[in-house]
Amino acid sequence: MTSTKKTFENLPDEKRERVLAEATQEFAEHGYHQASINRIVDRLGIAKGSLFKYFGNKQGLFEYLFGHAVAQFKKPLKVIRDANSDTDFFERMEMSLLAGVDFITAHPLVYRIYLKMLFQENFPLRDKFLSEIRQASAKYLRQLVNEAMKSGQIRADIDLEMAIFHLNSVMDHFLQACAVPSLDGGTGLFDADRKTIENKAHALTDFLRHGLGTIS
Amino acid sequence: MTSTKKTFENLPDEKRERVLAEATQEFAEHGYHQASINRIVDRLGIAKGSLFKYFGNKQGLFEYLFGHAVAQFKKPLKVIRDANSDTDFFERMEMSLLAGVDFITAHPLVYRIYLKMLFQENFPLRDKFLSEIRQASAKYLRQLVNEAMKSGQIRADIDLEMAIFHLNSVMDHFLQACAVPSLDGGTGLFDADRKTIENKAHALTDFLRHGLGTIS
DNA sequence: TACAAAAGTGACCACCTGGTCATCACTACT
DNA sequence: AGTAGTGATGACCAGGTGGTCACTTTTGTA
Repeated sequence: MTSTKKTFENLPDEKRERVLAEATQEFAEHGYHQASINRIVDRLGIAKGSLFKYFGNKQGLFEYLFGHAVAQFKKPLKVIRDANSDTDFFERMEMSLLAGVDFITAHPLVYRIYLKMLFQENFPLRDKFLSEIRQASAKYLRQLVNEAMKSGQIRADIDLEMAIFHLNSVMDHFLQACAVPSLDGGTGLFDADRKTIENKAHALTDFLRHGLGTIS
Repeated sequence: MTSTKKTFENLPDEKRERVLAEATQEFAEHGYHQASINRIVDRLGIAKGSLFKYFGNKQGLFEYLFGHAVAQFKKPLKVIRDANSDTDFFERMEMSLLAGVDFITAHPLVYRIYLKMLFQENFPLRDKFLSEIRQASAKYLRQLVNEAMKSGQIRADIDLEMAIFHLNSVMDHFLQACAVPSLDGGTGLFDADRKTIENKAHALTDFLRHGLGTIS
């Protein structure tokens, strides 16, 4: 048998989780190419051959690992979108922002990998994963903005795509500032407690509201 | 002599430029660690030893190369800031945005290196260069915002740091969308002609104005 | 032309990488 | 006890890396 994932699936839960955790750590620290299979197996205390039997090759390991994480990311989006469909648009934006913060707080390593992937064109599977992620979040935002325009909570004269882009920019940077110290730019967002983050998120959506809101 | 930059400085202009151009290309394509000295010298048609005599080591080459680029980036900021100090704040923001677009159009490879550096913590000299860049742009934005608050073009009740952060977010993402296809998100900014970009930039500052402007 | 200084060279080095595979250890079921 | 199947192992491989240095070639000058 050359390289089925069957073997890995049969492993005891505890070991499976340890393998994934250690590999995630390595990719988060070093990105894809600089990540070292040797270091991973050394830290795990298993033989190199085992890892290759589990996943076939380095890319297989990464695909398995990050694919699971993306699936986990997509779940909470739907929940927020489907629930609270009657609440204020800008409040929903604020909720989405905080949901994002919750995700990167729960999965900081996965988020670090995602950030590294953003601008590294030769990151394997980059196009597949990035388009999957951005398609999900764009679809999510588009529906919210559409509803808000129909219900008159947002100016009707604006360019829809630019509005989505604008919202995306602000949300992305907010999350990045929470996770990367050098990008927090004096806002005190990095590693802040929940209360502080909630305040800043509110300030930000206030900027958004009076820029996009009907009553201006 | 082990490793003075003297040798490189003495080279004829044409050769010096070719070396820097080829090295910039390599770093832009592959990032720092994946960039290969062997490929650079192969493309240049010179011996590996020469490059090490010029710059000492890989890091020396990168430092020389990117340091020059950063210096070039900082110049136009001052010009815009000092001139037009009487024109409307949001128009100046629009001008700054377009100046950014001009820079990444003139130096697309340098911008690609910068983007790769953003989230790659183990990029050599990352902290030095990033803090230098962000300090310059924050100082620039802070002065503009300060003046605009004093002259009453911006609401006085807003959090200064969050406002700067907000402006930074929007401008950063705008530039990224111009340069990276996967980040343009349906706006059609990537590789667009000047006219299109000017229109989108205007739409964006319009969002900013009615969010931050006095007359809201 | 002679000679010294500067610039250019590329074989060579130690090191690390992803990946392979023959072999071993353990279990389960006849 | 015999045997088939599963998982674990780590020495080994080819290839690429940044970096070195003894050597040759070119250049400027007296």
